Amino acid sequence: MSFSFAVAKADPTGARRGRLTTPHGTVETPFFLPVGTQATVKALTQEALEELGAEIILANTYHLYLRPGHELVRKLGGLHQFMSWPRAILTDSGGYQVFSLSELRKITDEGVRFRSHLDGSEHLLTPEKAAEIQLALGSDIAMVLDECIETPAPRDKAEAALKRTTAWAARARNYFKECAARDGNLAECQSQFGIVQGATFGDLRRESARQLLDLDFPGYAVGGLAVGEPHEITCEMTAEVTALLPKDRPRYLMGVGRPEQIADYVALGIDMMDCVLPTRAARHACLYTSEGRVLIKNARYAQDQRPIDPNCTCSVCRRYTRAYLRHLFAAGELTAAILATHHNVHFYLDIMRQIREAIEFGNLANFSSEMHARYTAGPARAPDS
RNA sequence: GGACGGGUGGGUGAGUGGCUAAAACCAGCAGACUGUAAAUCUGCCGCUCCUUGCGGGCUACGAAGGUUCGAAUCCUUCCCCGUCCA
Repeated sequence: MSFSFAVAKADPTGARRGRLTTPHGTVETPFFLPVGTQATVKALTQEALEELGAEIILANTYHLYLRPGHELVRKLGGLHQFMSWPRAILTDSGGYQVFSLSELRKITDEGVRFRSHLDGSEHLLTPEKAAEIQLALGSDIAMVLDECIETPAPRDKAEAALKRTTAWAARARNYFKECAARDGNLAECQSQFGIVQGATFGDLRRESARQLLDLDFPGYAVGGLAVGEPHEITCEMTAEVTALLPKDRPRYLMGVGRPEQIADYVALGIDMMDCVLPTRAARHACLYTSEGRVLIKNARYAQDQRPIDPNCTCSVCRRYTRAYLRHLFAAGELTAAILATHHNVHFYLDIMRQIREAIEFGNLANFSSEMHARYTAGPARAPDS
């Protein structure tokens, strides 16, 4: 994997415009990863993802380990072949499940003991195991196992999670390097990223970043944010970290964000982001448009003959009306999720295209304030006409 | 003509003397969703008034009477619906 700047520092913010080259194609940065936890972006086929221009997607170590099992995927030729996705894949480590499945797991220094949400069976996920699974999956980018905690969190808890995350990162790095030493091609096939933790404490964030820098990862992520804290805090913590990260390596802010927040993160020097919001909100009838959010189930759209977003060029907006989408949701039809997801993912990927362009023209700040204006705080809502 | 069973809020359907403006589910209305245990979850859902409160008033469990301090619940008559017998 290699990372380079296509256009260096044309934008007065800290935004970077670059290019990430992976074994499965080049990804223009900054970019957004649609989330495909279980080797599928819910409601989208790989054909649709290609049509939408997705250059990379995210899949999940924990979920694919439980089902269908990483050994099976390895046997079937790796995740790319298994799911017939020729472009890049990043796999999350299962660190987020440490957070989201908190009732089903126990953390020790050794690793995380999960009780499977599928059949109740017990599994131990260690930093080494998470790395091993991701090697079996054959993703282009693998994340280290980290301990993601809620925010706000008490300082002692944040310190403990940070300490453990660093220790785990070191073990994952060692494991990866040992494997790479045995298999000369491995380092060409997969890149392992470290994850900065530290909750909402600036000094802990900096400490975490410094510790990870010593481990020399080809890319760095900022984790444990956008899990409850205000957007300003997310930005503050991100800024603390990006200030310390090497400029020649990609920075990944995990799990963000809302449409109007994305440009802010990019302005702070973030190159990559992922979020379930466009896909999940779509399934829940929340559509993102250039004019704000459209809650398409609302009665006001029953006779609305306009497309979801008059300014959108996606195949759904070119063909279907709001009235039809609303009907599909009301009727509980699967097609509702398919069309809505297609549109929302298009919207996010289009935001990224606009952001990349804005960086090149040096006006990302304008783009950002426009987005915030359209998506004002509170229950945002698109105008009626 | 007779014997049973049944008629409950927009729908299905609990409830068989007070804790019932009436369970639950559906429909309807609105909202949430940030490295996905999510095609999920939450709130509202008879009308009305205000000092918006575990507040007041009114109306409501086929209809009309009655028993009772109190009835969707018990009694009487009537009207419908279903099954069976003639």
